[in-house]
Amino acid sequence: MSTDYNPGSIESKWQKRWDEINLFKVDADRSKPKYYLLEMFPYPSGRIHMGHVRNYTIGDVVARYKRMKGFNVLHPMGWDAFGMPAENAAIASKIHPKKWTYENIEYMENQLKKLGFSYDWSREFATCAPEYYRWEQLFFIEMFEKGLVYKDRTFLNWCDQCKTVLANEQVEGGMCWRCGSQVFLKEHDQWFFRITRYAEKLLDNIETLRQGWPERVLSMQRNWIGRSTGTLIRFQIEDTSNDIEVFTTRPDTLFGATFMSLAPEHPLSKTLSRGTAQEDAVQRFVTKTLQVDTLTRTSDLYEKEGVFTGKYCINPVTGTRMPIYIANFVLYDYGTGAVMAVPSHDQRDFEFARKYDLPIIVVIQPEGETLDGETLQCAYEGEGLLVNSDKFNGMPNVKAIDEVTSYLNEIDRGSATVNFRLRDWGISRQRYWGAPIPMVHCEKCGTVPVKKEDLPIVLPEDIEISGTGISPIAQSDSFVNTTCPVCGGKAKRETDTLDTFVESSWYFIRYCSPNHKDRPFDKSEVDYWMPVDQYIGGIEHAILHLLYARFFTMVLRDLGYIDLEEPFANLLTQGMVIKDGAKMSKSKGNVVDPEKLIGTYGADATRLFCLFAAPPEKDMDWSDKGIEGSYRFLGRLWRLVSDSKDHLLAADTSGSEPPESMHSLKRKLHQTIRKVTDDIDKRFRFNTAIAAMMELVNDLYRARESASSEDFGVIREAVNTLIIMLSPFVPHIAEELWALMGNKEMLLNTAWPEYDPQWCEQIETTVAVQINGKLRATITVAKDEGQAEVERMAMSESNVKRFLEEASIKRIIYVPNKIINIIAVPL
RNA sequence: GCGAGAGUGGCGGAAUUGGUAGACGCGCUGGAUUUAGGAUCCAGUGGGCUUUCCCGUGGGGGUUCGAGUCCCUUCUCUCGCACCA
Repeated sequence: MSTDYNPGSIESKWQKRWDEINLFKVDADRSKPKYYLLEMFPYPSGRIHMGHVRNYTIGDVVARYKRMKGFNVLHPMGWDAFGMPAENAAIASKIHPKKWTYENIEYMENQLKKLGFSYDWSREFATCAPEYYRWEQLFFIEMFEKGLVYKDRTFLNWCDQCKTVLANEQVEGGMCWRCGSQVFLKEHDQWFFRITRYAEKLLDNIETLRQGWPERVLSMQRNWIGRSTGTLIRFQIEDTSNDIEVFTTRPDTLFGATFMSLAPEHPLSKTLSRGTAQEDAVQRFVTKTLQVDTLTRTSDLYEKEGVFTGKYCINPVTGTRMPIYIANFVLYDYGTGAVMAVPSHDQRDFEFARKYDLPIIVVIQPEGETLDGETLQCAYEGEGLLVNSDKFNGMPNVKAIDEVTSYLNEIDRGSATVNFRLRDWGISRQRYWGAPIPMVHCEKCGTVPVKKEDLPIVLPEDIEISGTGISPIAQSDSFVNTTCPVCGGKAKRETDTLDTFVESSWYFIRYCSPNHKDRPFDKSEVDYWMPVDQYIGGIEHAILHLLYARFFTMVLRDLGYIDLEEPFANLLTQGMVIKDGAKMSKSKGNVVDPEKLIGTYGADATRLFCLFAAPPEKDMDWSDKGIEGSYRFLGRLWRLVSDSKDHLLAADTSGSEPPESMHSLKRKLHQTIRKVTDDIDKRFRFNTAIAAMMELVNDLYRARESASSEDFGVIREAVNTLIIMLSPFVPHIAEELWALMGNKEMLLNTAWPEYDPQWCEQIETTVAVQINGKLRATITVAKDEGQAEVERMAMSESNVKRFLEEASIKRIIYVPNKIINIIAVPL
């Protein structure tokens, strides 16, 4: 037998064996507790990167551990297969997106298999398959029927690089989440999911997730949903019967509202100035503003500007005429896209008023001061008593918020309301490689859904992808031209495709019954497996995917498909893999290729280092030296077993009392079992679990040095237990050594070891002896030794004596098994 | 500005309930083995001062017999949001 550790041959051997016996296949089994472990599935970009390796290794440890703990573990893998890179590849190298995608899937699947992950591959699917997206089209139609899908012409984020619109969540710091280029607002016909109908529920349920989700993610979602309570106020446009509606959280300042600001995208911006002297100026201003990209428009340095529309509206409580302005800082997206301007008590309005010489009326006086609109240096945004506010004068402004609102209610000019920052999810994309939206445009019947029995609407494959920005499907006559499902007349299909975040919003439920033919899910399977007990993925999806998936789960419940509201009971967001202080990227040239690592060090060493270098939620510094350390440890482990194989196999483990000389090793073993079990199960701290097992290996080397043949019983027991505990981390070498030790069962089918609490107890402990809180000696005493004896021993330490010679003892604090602190003052 | 998190050796990190700071690994040093190198095994490794001691967890203050851990204050960094009316 070769004594060298050779990961290459070991790893392929066991991967093949696991595959042959379908070790990872799982079926619902109601006699066993279930555990659904899921990692965020990858986009088939071509090759696995270190982020995947880290993510999936963390998941695999937990999946394997839970299985050994007796759980029926669902651990699936698949492909988030629609998306732009496939289309870009098609443009660049004339490969059909479908071919490109499936070739990547094949390659990456192979790479994942080389890492030894315990996936039930029989459940694998790609979301670009009609067998998958047909159900999504069905959901779309059913959502349409329930009013959860609608079409609207509105201003939306447009990425000029990707030639498509983006949902709000998909704009990061004014840039496209995918390509990082500038985003503009552009008017478009779009399909929307009415996620705002679930805003309240999405927010409320966050409370129920607090046990299992990181606070960071929850607060990001809370923030994104952005609930705020306020008042809707209607201002009549002078000499018309039309109103402008605004949302405000400060109705208490209404008497100080002296003008009105509209977003450039506001529908009234176009119409209000018609026929006035301001018409041209308004047109120019709006056109100019709309050409500015989102990043610039939201930057601090962007100058606040506006233009008068030539029209006025009426303050409902004062009756004064308020000039209506278009202002570039008013967000079209928030509230009603119109703001009542109170320059005395809002800094932006103040600056705007000074710039355009608009009246400033103070309506809140802080205690002990008298502010004057004429001389005001900046807006006063704090609390105080109302002035210039008619019957509300003298009222604390906090109280006036409610009082003014109910007054508005009385005069039918406004009401209390709840406003959300969250907008409806724009889901149409002007791209090819996505699921077709199952709608048909008929001149007679309008826009109508296709018949459910006609699903799936299959994405046409005979197309040419030019990259001109016009959807390739629109060029496929055979696809576009159809008959109306209502009247049977000539009609045209919708040519936008669905946002690819729709696919990832329900794939985790499909995994429960991935091959079900008649319906999207087999409900009994879903009832058994869902929710996902542990979800693992990157923090970058804190809002995007995780919010969409929560929304979709609620919708599917309301459509009657499933019974639960929240899909992911526990969430772990793993940190990034960093090298040389920066995220790995081609441009920085600091990319580590997992495949090369596997070739050099093996999958086990690669997995081990990913787990050992940092706790999972933290960013992890990649170190070329570090993985060598992990590889070295595996070599050390290998030699521990192979060098002593004969002694180990000859040893008797038949449960008799271990020899005195092995007691400390046996204690170490049980302490290690306890530590590793807690670290995996309660803390998700794999780095410390590994450190504990390294300590055990170090102890085993020492124990082996002087071991007699009787001693090898305990060593054998320890080695066997160690191999079991290591197997979720480094499954291949563990399996090989397990077999070497004469074991027949697969490790995954072997029970996780239990620790014996009695063997975890130290019989002797080291007690620190402090004098006035400073360490002066350590003494070894029997566990739970009484205070009197510990004091006696402490006092007899020469260093302790020395310090107490010139002092008198005031007090002694004794914490059993830990510390004795002698408080003494000088004589 | 708001929200969240983090600051510990040369480096990655540990310290789970307020009780010996620095586990484990990397790196470094020494020894054994070796013709040599590599690999391996063993030992040492926070700083200072010729050493029974002093200092040390970003800084300052506090609570306590005792603080990396709790409280106040301050600085720095990372991430997220950011004209939200």
